[in-house]
Amino acid sequence: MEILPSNIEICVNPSIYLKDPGSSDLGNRIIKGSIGLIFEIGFESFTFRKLAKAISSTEASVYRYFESKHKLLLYLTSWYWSWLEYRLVFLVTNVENPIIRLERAIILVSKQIEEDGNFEHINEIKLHQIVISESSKVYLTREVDEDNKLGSFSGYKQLVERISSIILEIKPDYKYPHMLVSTVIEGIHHQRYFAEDLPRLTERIAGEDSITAFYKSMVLDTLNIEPSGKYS
Amino acid sequence: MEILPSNIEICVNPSIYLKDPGSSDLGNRIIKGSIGLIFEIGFESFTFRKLAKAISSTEASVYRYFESKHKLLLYLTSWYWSWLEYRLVFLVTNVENPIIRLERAIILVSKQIEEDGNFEHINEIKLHQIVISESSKVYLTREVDEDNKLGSFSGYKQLVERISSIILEIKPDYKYPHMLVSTVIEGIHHQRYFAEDLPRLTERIAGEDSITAFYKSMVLDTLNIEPSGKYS
DNA sequence: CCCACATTGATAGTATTACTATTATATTTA
DNA sequence: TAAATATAATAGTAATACTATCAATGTGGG
Repeated sequence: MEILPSNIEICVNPSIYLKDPGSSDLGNRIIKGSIGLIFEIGFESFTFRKLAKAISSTEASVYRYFESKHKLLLYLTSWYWSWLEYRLVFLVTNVENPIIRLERAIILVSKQIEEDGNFEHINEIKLHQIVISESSKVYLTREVDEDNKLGSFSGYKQLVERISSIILEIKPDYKYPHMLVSTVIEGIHHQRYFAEDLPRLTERIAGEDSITAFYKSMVLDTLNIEPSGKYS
Repeated sequence: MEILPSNIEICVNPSIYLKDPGSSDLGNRIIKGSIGLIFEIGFESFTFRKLAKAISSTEASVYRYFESKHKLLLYLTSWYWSWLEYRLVFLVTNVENPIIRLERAIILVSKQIEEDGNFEHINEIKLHQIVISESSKVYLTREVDEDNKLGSFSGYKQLVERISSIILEIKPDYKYPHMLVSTVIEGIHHQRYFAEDLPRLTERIAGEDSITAFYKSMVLDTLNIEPSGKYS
C-alpha cells in the first residue's frame, strides 16, 4: 500500500504495562505470542499460563510485563489504534481537500487489513480480527473510569479526535462529529463480526465490500456532502 | 406511556434455559435477583453463588434453571429484545405512514426506558442499563455459532427484521436495511455508555437527548427522506 | 390418606483461573 | 569481579464455574 518509514515504533501509554514489552526479547515474544493465541482460542479462554507455555516462558515472567490479561488486551488494542492513526496521518498529509481526507479515513478504518511488514512482532491481520471481536471488552468493565483516568484509551480517543476534526473542517457547525466517528468505527467492527457469524443482522452482497460502501455513503449523507469523485 | 395489555408474558427461546424461570417462584426470584445484582456489581463479578445468597437459595438450585451465567445473560437480553418488539408492535399498528412508523421505532430504541409496571419481576430501567453495558458480551464469544443455531438470538433478529421491513416499505430498493438498523441499535448502546464513561467519544449537549436526535437524523439522511413532521 | 414425583435445599467436591511469593540461575553493567 | 537485573522454576492461594449426591418439602392423583 503506502510506503511508510520503517524505523519507528508505535508508542502505547505506559500506564498500560508494568514493563515495556518493546524493550526486550521476552516482551516481544509476549506480544507476538498473545496475538497468535488470542486469535486462535479467543480472549476468554486465553490465560497467561497457556501463553507462557506457547512462548516457552513462565506465568510469573509474563506478569512482570502486564498486571493482568485485561491490561494485555488493552495494550494490543491501544497499539492498533495508534497504528491506524499513524497510517491515517500519512494518508492525509498534503491532501488539501478535506472531503478526500475524510473518505480516506473511512476507507482506512473500514477496510480489511493487509499485513504491514514494518512491525516484526505483530501480525496485523490477526490483530485486526482480535480488535473486531474483543476490543469492546476493553471498556465494557467496571474499571473503565479507572483505566480511563490512567489514559488507557488515549490512542482510541486521538484517532476519533483526528477524524472528527476533518469533519469539522468540512462542516464547522456540525453538532455530532465524535458521535458520528465512534458510531462508524464501532459499527464497522460489529458489521464485520455479524457478516461472519450473524448474517441476518447485516447484508452481504457478492463482489462488493458492503461495509465500506455503507459507511462511506452513510457519513456523506449524514453530513449532506457529495463524494469527492463528483468533483474530480 | 402507551396502554398495553397486562395479561401477557414475554416468551424467550426455550433453548436458553433449562427450566422456564417464569414458571415458578424461585425462577422469578432468579430473574429479579440477577437483574438487581448484575446492575449493581456488573456481569464479570456476578456469580451464581452471590445470586443464590441474595435470593436466599443455593447455587445448585440456580443451575437447575440456567446452565451457566452466560445463558442467564442471554435470557435477560433476549427478554429485553422481545419486550421492545412487543412495544414496537403497539406503537406502529394502525399507523399508515411508514416514515412515522420508522421514526417511532428509532425513538423507542433510543430513548431512556421508563418502567413498565406490567412485568412484576423485571425492573426495566436496570435491565436497560444491563443491556447497554453487557449485551455485546452475549455474542462476542467463541460459542456464537452454537448459540445462534439454537435460536438464542432470534429475539434480536426479529426486532431488526421488523424495523428493516419498515425501511423497505419506504425505500424498496435500499440495499442495507439490516446494516442500518443494527448499526443504529448497537450505536445507541455505545453512545449511552460513552456519554457516561468516555465522554470524549461522543457529544453531550445540555437540554437535548443528543443520541436520539443524532440517530434520527442519521437514518433519515441516509435514506434520503424528510422527517414526517414536515408533512403533517 | 398415602404414594409418586417433582422441586428445592444442604453440603461437598473438582478442575481451572488469576494471581502472589520465593528462590535459583543466568546475563549485563559498573 | 561485584552488583544489579532479568528470567526461570516451583509452589501456593482464594475464588470461580461448575457437578454430584442426598435429604427435606411439598403437590396432586387414585
